[in-house]
Amino acid sequence: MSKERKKITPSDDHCPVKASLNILGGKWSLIILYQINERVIRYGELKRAIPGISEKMLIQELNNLVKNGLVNKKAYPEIPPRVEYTLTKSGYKTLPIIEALAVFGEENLL
Amino acid sequence: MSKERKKITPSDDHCPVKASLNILGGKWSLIILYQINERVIRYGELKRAIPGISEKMLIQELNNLVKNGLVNKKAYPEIPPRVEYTLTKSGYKTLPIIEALAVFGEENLL
DNA sequence: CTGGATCCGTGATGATACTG
DNA sequence: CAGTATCATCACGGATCCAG
Repeated sequence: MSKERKKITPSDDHCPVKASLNILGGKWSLIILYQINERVIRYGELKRAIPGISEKMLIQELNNLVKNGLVNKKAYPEIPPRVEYTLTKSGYKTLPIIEALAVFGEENLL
Repeated sequence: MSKERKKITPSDDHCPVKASLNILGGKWSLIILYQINERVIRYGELKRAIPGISEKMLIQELNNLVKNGLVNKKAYPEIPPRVEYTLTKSGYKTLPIIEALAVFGEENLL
């Protein structure tokens, strides 16, 4: 437990860019947010939607995102289990970042 | 040499977000671009402007950015040496990404 | 189906000394 | 001043097994 993601340099304090990067800077965070986007999506779907990600990373990043209030997790006490993920209000605020990344990628890399 | 940054998953192909992340996803790339911004800045200034970065990472990331056409490097054959870095036209296109990150950080993390 | 836990390799990052 | 080289480290991320 408490496998926090933050360690980074001693002074990420006053720089909002760094602060954001601390949460969104991983290899998968933004991709996951990008895939969830405006929909209600289940764990299995998400996994299929992101080729190449391992279950561990998917769960780990999802937990981080939930912990940071960007993603909402709703588990139904059923058999078999069903868990749905959606973006929170804060999570939606990351979409401009992702869109900017997408625009940049299309203009310069494809 | 040829210390490419790309490896990532086998299919970063069609996803512009991933493609961008391949170049900008490092720990320092966006911070560096953020600091260069609209100015003409020298190596030493840049180093001072980014507390916590090691010389190795600064040079390495700068080289990557130059290689990817986001940063322009101009070296003057003087003693002592003087090297100036500026954003290229493509580099400027990353500023919206950074601004989005800054906005998000200010709204949600500070 | 969801997802927690552990083991482990590798790349990414850091500190420092050195060179032109 | 700018950049390189080397070495040590550690977190990231992947595989696999286990559990509700």
